[in-house]
Parts: sequence; structure tokens; C-alpha cells
Amino acid sequence: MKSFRERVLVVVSSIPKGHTATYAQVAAKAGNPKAARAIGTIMRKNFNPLIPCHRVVRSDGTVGEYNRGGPGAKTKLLHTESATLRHS
DNA sequence: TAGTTGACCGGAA
DNA sequence: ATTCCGGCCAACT
Repeated sequence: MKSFRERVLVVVSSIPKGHTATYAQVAAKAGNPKAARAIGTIMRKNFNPLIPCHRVVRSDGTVGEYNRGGPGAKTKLLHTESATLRHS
């Protein structure tokens, strides 16, 4: 039984290139559909290069936040990976 | 232990 | 369509 944040990191790292997942989706896959907010709390602190946190977006389709150069860098990365981004 | 914070979500006004 | 409010969860102080 690993910690919730361990599972979250695994789930996020499992996101295929060119594919995005919502925080709620990641939370649900980690085992807590309602822990979408906690995902942000975890990611914000535990950012490591093996975790493509930039592929995690909000349910609205907006990129959300990013601690690695701001939302702009995140959007740029997604665009680079040809991820299906939604126009806010 | 308890209280505050925050990369969120969904519903109501 | 946009803005406001409450709720839910994990981490930090």
C-alpha cells in the first residue's frame, strides 16, 4: 500500500505522449475521484522530471498552473507534443 | 492535534 | 457565457 502521492505520480507518468488527463481523472485513477485538489498540492511540491505533470490539465480544458515556468511553458510543451488542447 | 493552504471540481446566481 | 460559493483531499506549519 503506497501513499496516495506515489500512485498519483505513477498515474501521471503513465500518461501517453500527445495525450492529456484532467486532475479529476488522475485522482480517480489513483483511487480518489474527489482528490483532484490534492493532486495539485502533491504536484506542486513533488515535481520530478520523470513526471509529465504538464500533461495534466483542468476539467474545463484549461492548462491550469505550472511551477516550472508558468502556464505558458506548460501550454508550449503540450503544443510541442501535439496534445489535444482545448481553446478556453 | 488542529488549523491553513492550494497546479481543483461542480453546481448555483 | 461569466462569476461566486461550498466541498473535498493531501501536505505544511
